[in-house]
Amino acid sequence: MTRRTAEDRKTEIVAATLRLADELGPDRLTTQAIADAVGLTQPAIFRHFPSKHALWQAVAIAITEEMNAAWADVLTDQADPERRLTGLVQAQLRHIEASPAIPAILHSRELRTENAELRGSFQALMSHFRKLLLAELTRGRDAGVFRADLAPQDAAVLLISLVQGASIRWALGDRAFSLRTEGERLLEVQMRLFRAEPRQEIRS
Amino acid sequence: MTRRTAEDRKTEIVAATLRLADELGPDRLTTQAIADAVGLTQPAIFRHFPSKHALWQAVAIAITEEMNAAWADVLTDQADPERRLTGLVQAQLRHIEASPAIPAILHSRELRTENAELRGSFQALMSHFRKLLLAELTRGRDAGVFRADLAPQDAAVLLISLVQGASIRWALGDRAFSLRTEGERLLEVQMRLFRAEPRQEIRS
DNA sequence: AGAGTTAGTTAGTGATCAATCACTCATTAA
DNA sequence: TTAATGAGTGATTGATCACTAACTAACTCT
Repeated sequence: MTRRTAEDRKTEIVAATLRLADELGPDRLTTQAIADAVGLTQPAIFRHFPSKHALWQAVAIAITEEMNAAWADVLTDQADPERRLTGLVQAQLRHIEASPAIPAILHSRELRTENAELRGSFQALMSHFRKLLLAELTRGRDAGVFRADLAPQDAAVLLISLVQGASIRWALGDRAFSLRTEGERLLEVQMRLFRAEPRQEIRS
Repeated sequence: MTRRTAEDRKTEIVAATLRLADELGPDRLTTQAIADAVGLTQPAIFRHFPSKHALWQAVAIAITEEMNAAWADVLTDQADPERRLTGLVQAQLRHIEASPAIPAILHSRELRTENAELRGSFQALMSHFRKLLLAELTRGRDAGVFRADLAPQDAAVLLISLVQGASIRWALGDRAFSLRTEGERLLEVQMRLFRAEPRQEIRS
């Protein structure tokens, strides 16, 4: 019998939950399936988490930590606002490709009505991401990199939508293409639209 | 006892399914809940649909017909490519506001792996919508309305993403704002980015 | 009025769900 | 060596799931 520390098991269970949420769907994921995946009996799950809701909350915390770390990496590596912006969006694309259950979790019944804490966690996460984008968009606009008539608030929402739209297409199309590649291509298209036109000399 | 024709009941059941799919989540929607909603016993549902999968398929057909009708209306009412484009997107926003379960259905386990027919229906629907957008974008570009360096294929995906991104924000934010209003505002922002700059006279 | 058709019922199926129970056995600290 | 701690199990709970079989009552057509 393999016996591990509770901490190890918890992270193992959370990882399995996130993976199985994609395969089985967040609302059809059972504690039995999780137990099978980590090689335990079904009641053993409740030794580590008092309820299924609590397990979902742990999943949310894990996702939050991972995303925050990825964003922090981008912001320390890059100084240029446009690079920081694209870096943040690319980080999201990479993250969703690695944990494809995330979009489905956002639409799950579990999050939508049954688990208010879970919804709050993801609301805060999305809100934080939007603020990060907003900061770079504002900096870029003030520096004359982006069009002056483009409100940073709106641009941030358009970029987030780009990620979500690409994710849905990716999922609906049986993930036949690389989300990262396709997303980055679209990102470049959108960024080109954001950029201020090179000022043309008008000699009168 | 009220006895209706099978056809009436079918449409009634489909409507209730679509409404309850939002309230309960597509993957947690039970035939019992549907039966309660239409005032029947649970087995009566199976008098009208041989299985739950078939019921979902009927839902997909209903959505397809409604959307096709809305798109046709826009295309007959409007002639200008830009108006047709915004009209199509606005129709989607209105439709999702009226049937808010649609985005969740796209992410449901039911569609994703258990009901291949259902997925096929929505794939075809999305593909059709993309083609409609593509046609107007191409016309608009050729007429010089949209930027020449904007690929119609990419622009179509950006517009679809806009709808999906706005829908997710709407749902996550407890639908506190009007999806239609907010979506149309963003649409205007995106359309402005699409438009060709008014050609500036460069006198040399 | 009678016969056939059909929308609906009651009663029940096996399967599966999250969660609880008393219990066992491995690890660790005294 | 021993006592305490805690990870894990087997058995079972009541609830709920999609679905079926047998029957009934309301329509429709002659």
